[in-house]
Amino acid sequence: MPPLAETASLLADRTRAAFCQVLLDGRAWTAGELARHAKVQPSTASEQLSRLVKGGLLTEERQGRHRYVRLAGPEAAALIEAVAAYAPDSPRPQNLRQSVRLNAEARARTCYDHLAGQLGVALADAMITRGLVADDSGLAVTPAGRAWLADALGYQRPAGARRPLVRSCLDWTERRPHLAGVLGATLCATALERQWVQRVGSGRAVKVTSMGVQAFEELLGAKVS
Amino acid sequence: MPPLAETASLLADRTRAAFCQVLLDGRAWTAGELARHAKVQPSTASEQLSRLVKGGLLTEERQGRHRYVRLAGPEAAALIEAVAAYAPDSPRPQNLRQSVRLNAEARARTCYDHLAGQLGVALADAMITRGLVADDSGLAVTPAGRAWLADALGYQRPAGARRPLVRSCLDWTERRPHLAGVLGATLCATALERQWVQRVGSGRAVKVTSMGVQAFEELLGAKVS
DNA sequence: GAGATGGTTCGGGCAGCGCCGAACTGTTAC
DNA sequence: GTAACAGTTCGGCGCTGCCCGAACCATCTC
Repeated sequence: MPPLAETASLLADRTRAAFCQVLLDGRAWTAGELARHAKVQPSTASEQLSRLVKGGLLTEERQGRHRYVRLAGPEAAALIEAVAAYAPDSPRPQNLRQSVRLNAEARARTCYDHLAGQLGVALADAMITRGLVADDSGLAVTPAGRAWLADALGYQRPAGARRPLVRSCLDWTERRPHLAGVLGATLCATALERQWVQRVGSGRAVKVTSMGVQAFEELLGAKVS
Repeated sequence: MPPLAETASLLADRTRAAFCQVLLDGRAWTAGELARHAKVQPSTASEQLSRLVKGGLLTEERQGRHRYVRLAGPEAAALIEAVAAYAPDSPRPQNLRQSVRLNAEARARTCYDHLAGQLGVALADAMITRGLVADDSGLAVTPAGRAWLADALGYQRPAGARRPLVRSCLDWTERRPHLAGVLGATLCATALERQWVQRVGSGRAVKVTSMGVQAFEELLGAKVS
């Protein structure tokens, strides 16, 4: 089997795809949690997780009787996003609970290690109009943006860093790009740490706190509900 | 089946993957050519092609008794590249003929609609050192690069153009990025048109002509063998 | 120690998918 | 017209691979 088909096979199954998509929240999940989420028996989850780990998409970490599993890295997340984003038509919500959850996620959520949804897109727009990021045939961090990253978020780039400072990530609810890469990740981490946003429920949804509304307004001139 | 698994399924088969990978040369192939290439019966090829077309990865065009098929667009090419590039270890050539072909492709080949291989990476490097493209947390065309694109290649951007001017595409032989996007495509088209490179064999391999060596040297200061 | 919980391994059943060959339709060449 | 050629449709076969339940192992609690 050629490598292309090999890699694609990893994502070409209902159960494994469900695992990968929740793991896009960037956190580590236990095998049992994932099994319940995907509605399969623990034995099935165990096998499929092993395949994903062996395929290099996931990494695992054993702690006592728990098996924690997370995405292998930003490349893995980017791959999953790329395949998922290719879907020509977005599916409609099936029932009320799902619809509520989707609404919350549409407003604000994490996408691997950065912010997405209306919030993510609004922040991206704000950074572009403020001149911190240039949207000039591909995204790039401006010198002003680099200063902001250091001053406002306290980030300093390590010497041999490979990961791009900013990367565009297509938002599957807004159908517009939001910010990934180092900038997106640092912003998201800072926002969680300083309680600008809080996780709600067990999914990827987050909500903006009143502190967050103020901070985003002051730091970026972004008006978020 | 969720959209992620749906899309991945399209590439998760030996035959369909083979189709997509040769179609990365950007040309239109007939169903029969693809069947012979993938070593399957015409009937099999016909069915699998229909799946790829229905899935939106390919578009078809009927001409008389021929069915021409090509990649649906740059997004489709980018998706296939992304999945293929994730392969952790590159496979070794199996036999002599394959090895020769791989060597030719490693030197210079097309990758969908732009140039790849050692040639593609060398050109990318040259454009960066000449200041035509900035490699600054993501690639971007500089003002000088924009002028070069107009003067040297005669390209003028249409009003409502959506495709990014330049995009980074990971080279699977060199393991380094080369240039895709409008810039990569225009450069490749010009190179073929002005006979700087010529296609060799029926695959994706190309070879640089003596005219090409001179042109790349003069226009970009790039030394290509 | 016993019991509960999280996870894994194994055997088996079932469905889906990919492949082929044969028959057929439509187009081009003579 | 006939013959050759490109492609499609359909029935059928075989294999893969996904899932489950049962037994088992390891860890933590009491």
